[in-house]
Amino acid sequence: MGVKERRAREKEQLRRRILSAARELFVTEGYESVSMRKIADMIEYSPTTIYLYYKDKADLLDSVCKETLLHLLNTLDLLRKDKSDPVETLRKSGKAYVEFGLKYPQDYKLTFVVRPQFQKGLGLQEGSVGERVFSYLRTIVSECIRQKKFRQVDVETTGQVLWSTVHGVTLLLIDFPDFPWTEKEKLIDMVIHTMIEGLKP
Amino acid sequence: MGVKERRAREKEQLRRRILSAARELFVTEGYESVSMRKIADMIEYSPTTIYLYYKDKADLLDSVCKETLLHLLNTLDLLRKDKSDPVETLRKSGKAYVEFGLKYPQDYKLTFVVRPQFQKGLGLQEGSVGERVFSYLRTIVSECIRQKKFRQVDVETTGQVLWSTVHGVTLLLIDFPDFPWTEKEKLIDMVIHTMIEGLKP
DNA sequence: CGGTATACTTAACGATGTTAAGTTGAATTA
DNA sequence: TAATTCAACTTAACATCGTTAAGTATACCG
Repeated sequence: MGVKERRAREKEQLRRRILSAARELFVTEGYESVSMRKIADMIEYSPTTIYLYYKDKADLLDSVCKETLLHLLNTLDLLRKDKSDPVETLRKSGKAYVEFGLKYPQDYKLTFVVRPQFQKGLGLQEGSVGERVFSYLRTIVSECIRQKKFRQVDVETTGQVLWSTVHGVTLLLIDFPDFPWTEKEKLIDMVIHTMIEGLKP
Repeated sequence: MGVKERRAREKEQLRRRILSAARELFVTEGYESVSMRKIADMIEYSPTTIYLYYKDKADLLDSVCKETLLHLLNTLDLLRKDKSDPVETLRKSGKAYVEFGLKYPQDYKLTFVVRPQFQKGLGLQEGSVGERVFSYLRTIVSECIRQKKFRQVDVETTGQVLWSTVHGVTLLLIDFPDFPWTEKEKLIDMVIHTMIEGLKP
């Protein structure tokens, strides 16, 4: 009775094919410019087939973003190995965050700008990947304070401050590629460095 | 021969009526959700009339954003009166910037997120309103350095760092209204305060 | 073999941005 | 004043959009 299993596997395969087609198109052409028909063309199915696997276009976006968040989380988690200097970990994490955004600019925008618009009430609820990314940040900040590398600041607010910082520079660099930035590397480093300096005792 | 003038005035009036209808709809319903037909309905003209005044929908967006930038510039300029303490001016300006974004969240997103997407190569070119906003920032930073309130940092990069900072917190607060922020006021203050502290000698 | 559920498609609806081809009515000219 | 030109605006149409309802064909089950 392996028939059911095979069928289920095939369904899952198609589901993934749809998702990766959607991601590719969203990323190259932008969410709004991608039509269900284009996605369908790419996987060589009729447009309506997609609706058997995803509720609607926003649902597709949602799935793409969840993957992106997982990807980001994995990227950051690699940096946590070295537990010696939490400040250095924080600096490296910040840099990795921005670089992730610049490496996959469209994925980043989909996740942190486009998705919130289409999924109102997206609160990074407990257990979600987004919450896990943020709790990653919280852990490092706590450690910085515990080791007295930072002054006695509120962990929660500090985490939000740091997120703001990296989010801001990432989005500006993505959205205004023609702005006369001094130099990407220099700007990113200074943003992170300055904020960390401001948190020290 | 006041006929021509009256006609020109009437044309200008309609042009403005279109623009303000577009702004109102963009702001309340979002750029993508607003159709040319909706705008036309609101001003009680046929949809195609709009094309006699604006090249296309993106052009309409562009005009709306230019107004927003002017509005922001005016808001900030009011703060420059007091020239005694440039650091305090900077702090107040940062706060005013974020508050402007939160007061007109959709205008802010249209200008700093949506528009760059639709107007590729939007480089805040010389003389533009955007450039004027940024040069406002540059002036204050220069003064902070001259008075040795800041360490000897690069003015250009520092301006960009500060812009990143306020941009980041503004967008996060707009895009994730349901995130458990500690408290808006507290977060904004800390973001600005921390960055300024990091710039001091 | 007959029936049923599963996977997929065809056809359609109303709405979108935009263009081309009218239409109207007032200003200009003869 | 009558004919004509011209500006302002509208109607109609095109291709495309997300999405739903109805239909078809194929593989499974009794």
